[in-house]
Amino acid sequence: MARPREFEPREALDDIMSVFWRQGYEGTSLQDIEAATGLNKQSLYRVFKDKRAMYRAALRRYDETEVRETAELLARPGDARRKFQRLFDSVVAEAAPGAERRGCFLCNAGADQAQADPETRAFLKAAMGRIETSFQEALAASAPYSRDAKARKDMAAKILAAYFGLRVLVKSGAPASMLKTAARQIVSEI
Amino acid sequence: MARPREFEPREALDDIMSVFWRQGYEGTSLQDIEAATGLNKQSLYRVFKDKRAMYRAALRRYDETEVRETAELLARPGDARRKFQRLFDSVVAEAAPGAERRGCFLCNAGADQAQADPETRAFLKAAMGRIETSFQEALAASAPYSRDAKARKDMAAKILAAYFGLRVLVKSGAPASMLKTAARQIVSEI
DNA sequence: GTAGTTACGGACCGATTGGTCAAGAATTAG
DNA sequence: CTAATTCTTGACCAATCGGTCCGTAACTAC
Repeated sequence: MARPREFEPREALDDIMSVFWRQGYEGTSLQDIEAATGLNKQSLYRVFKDKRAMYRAALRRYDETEVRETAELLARPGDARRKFQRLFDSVVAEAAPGAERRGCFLCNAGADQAQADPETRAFLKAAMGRIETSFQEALAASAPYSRDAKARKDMAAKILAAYFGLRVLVKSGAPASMLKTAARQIVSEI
Repeated sequence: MARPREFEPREALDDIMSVFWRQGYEGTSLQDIEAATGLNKQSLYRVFKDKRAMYRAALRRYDETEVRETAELLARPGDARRKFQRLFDSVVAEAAPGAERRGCFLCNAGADQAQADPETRAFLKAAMGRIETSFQEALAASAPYSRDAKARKDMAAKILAAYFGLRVLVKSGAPASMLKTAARQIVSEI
């Protein structure tokens, strides 16, 4: 055989995800990625075809980690309101003093790459659809949503819009007080 | 005096706004701006200090035109629900087949420049605050919001989150049916 | 040990980036 | 008319962009 690689591709991908998440596709240079991963281009290009492939992989990784974590948060015990209370608390917590306000990578990708890259747009559509589904499942923990599929669908769509809106507001610098108010309103209606 | 300039700065700014809106800050090159305006760099740089100044001016222009138009839509006659019905109809219309799905320039700017440029972040925070205020004013057209300032504030914050969320979902390619469902839910609760 | 294979680091590539300079054309004041 | 001013055009700049090549180091199989 041959010399084994000295880095863990998954760790590198986590670093790549982090930098694209913060800076967007065009706002991230290969130099930034080299710095974030501690690797040089050649090592990166052995794993990824090109910068676009790195970005898509980063989005998939976000889906596997952050989005999955969100789904798990919603799967924890409790009624529907309590589940979403936890979710929105975690969103508002991103706006605490000193927090990073990174927002949602999916939203960021929608804003800067959905038009430029059809494959990314398709992935985002699917990933957002999965979040919607996890919202519907969380609602199913309580009446009337447990029996009323239409009520579940309607409420999930509404919460989804509010959820992404809050995450954009967080990243855009909205005051924490307003975010809390909005979150409280949404949760109280579930 | 001297030779007068051959273009209208405001028209050029409209073109600049349009291209930054579609492509974001880093995704737009000076060449793109030259093509969009039909001007060359030197003419542009006589009006704007640099690319960053063009972007900030484009955001301000968006605030003066698109955001103002939104406020005017909300100021048209009717009760609060009817006002927001019009607003959300216009948002959902962006997702019709063949529509451009440009999303909201403020949201896009939040996603790709709020972290990179503190001045842009401050502007976004203020502009979003003005939208929130116009939402509160629209709510004041109906009871109980006309008399209950807290109800007005709470509802405006909630609608604001849903509004931005919908605009992100539009740009990200969400199905029109889901957007309609979400919009219907939000409006029906006003 | 040796041969074979693969990873690594850095030099290197043309293209494009944002931004500037210089020269000439167009305009007005007088 | 001339002088003064400022516009437009296109060449030009260094720096950076994404991406490739190649020599060498490091590893495994035998």
